Amino acid sequence: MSRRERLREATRAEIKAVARRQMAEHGTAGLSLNAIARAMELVPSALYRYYPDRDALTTALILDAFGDLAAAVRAAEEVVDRQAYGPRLTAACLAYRRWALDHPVDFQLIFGNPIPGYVAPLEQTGPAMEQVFAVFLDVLQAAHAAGALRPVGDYLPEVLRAAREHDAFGHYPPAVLYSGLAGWSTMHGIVSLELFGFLAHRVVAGEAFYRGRMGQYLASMGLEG
Amino acid sequence: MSRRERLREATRAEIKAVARRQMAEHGTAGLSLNAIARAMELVPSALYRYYPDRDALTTALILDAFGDLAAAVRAAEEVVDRQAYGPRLTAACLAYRRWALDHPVDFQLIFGNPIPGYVAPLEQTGPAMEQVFAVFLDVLQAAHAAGALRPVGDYLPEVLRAAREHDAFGHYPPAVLYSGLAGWSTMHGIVSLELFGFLAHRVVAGEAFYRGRMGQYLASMGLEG
DNA sequence: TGTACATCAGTGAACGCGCGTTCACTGATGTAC
DNA sequence: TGTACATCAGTGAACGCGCGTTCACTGATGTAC
Repeated sequence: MSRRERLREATRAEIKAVARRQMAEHGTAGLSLNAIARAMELVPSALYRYYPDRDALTTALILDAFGDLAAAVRAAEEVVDRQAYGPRLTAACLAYRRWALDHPVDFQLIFGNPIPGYVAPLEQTGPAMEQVFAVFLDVLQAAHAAGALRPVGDYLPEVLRAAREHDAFGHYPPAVLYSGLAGWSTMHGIVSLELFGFLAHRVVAGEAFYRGRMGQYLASMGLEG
Repeated sequence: MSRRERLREATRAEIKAVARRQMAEHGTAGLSLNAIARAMELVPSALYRYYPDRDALTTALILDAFGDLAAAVRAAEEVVDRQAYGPRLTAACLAYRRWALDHPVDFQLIFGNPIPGYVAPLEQTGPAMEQVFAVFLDVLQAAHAAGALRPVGDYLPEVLRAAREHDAFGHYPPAVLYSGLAGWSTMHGIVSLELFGFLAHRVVAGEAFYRGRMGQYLASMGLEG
């Protein structure tokens, strides 16, 4: 990578960093090229050297956030004993919540519908999201293969689209996919309510509540945290 | 109510209706007084007769949405045999999802963080939200009083803020409040993911998945749907 | 090592747009006598 | 029932603002010979 290319990359990274800082202050919808340029002491048009338009920058931020979240969850799960499926899942779930609380704006950017005119390019954001979900599915798959996963009802294939070829997770058994969706939606519900302040008035110890719910989730699959 | 007052109310209602239509088309952040005026063939400043500013209109829409949701959930639950706690909860849960799918924009307005500069006046939106939650808590409370609710761990008081006097739900037993939060977050997680399209690629029958999850939730409390 | 040229980061001015909000006003509707 | 006055819905013009994006440009950095 040439010197020029390195500088270019550095500027691209700085633009994203400033954008994130700006969203943290003014909300995800407050992302503005003009404001970013101002903060970087640049003229607005200079940014067009780095991103063709505002939506491209938004997409870059989304991909970064998914990647960051996936890495955080993966890293937390990887240090746990491979055979301890329950603890591996627990570690992943806790990391998911931790990341959301530490990066509320990125979480909202990813899972909300924030930017006015922006429509996410699914062919890019889809795979980015799947790499997060894949961490959980991988652990569940390992547990399933080891016979450690309590079987769920056999109505599942009718509910799930897993068997279809064009689905990224088509090769996972229905029980794994179902358990994954159940877990993900449980996490997502709690974390969303927590982030948007709907839980704050009711729950003193958010983490204890979250741990308790995750424990129930694991127990429902016959696993222990 | 005088003729003038009636007309005034009708116009206020029309403004809100147009606003909702506009949000449905351009997203919650696309709410614009100018655009509303245009659609009503009015001059923008005319709207200031009815709402002091844009935020007031937003708040009115939020209060309406909460009220509408609460009414829908309450209505679904009320027609069920009073002693059938499980079916009452099931009816309420299904109505919650139904309403969300039928009113995606209102759901996002309420549970997302959509409008750029807008900060919700909690002293108004708080009680509005609580009237939704109260439906579920009332059913759980009835089940609890009848001894039909399987007791949960006694670590709960440490986790919940229920006992505090200034909490709207302080008079509910911790077990009821905990079960309510567990159920609400479970519903919210699934419905959110569904609405934002994250489930669409994996789940064929959203309702079947939802029913399955709600069934597990009820079973965890010792209830049957 | 030195020169000629190409690349490309950043400038500066300008554009059209839609926004929320203000203000003084007109004219229709309602009220008091 | 008729007149004088008050209320108030809606008008019309204007404001300042920040936005995304374009375009022709300058001048520094890098490349080829």
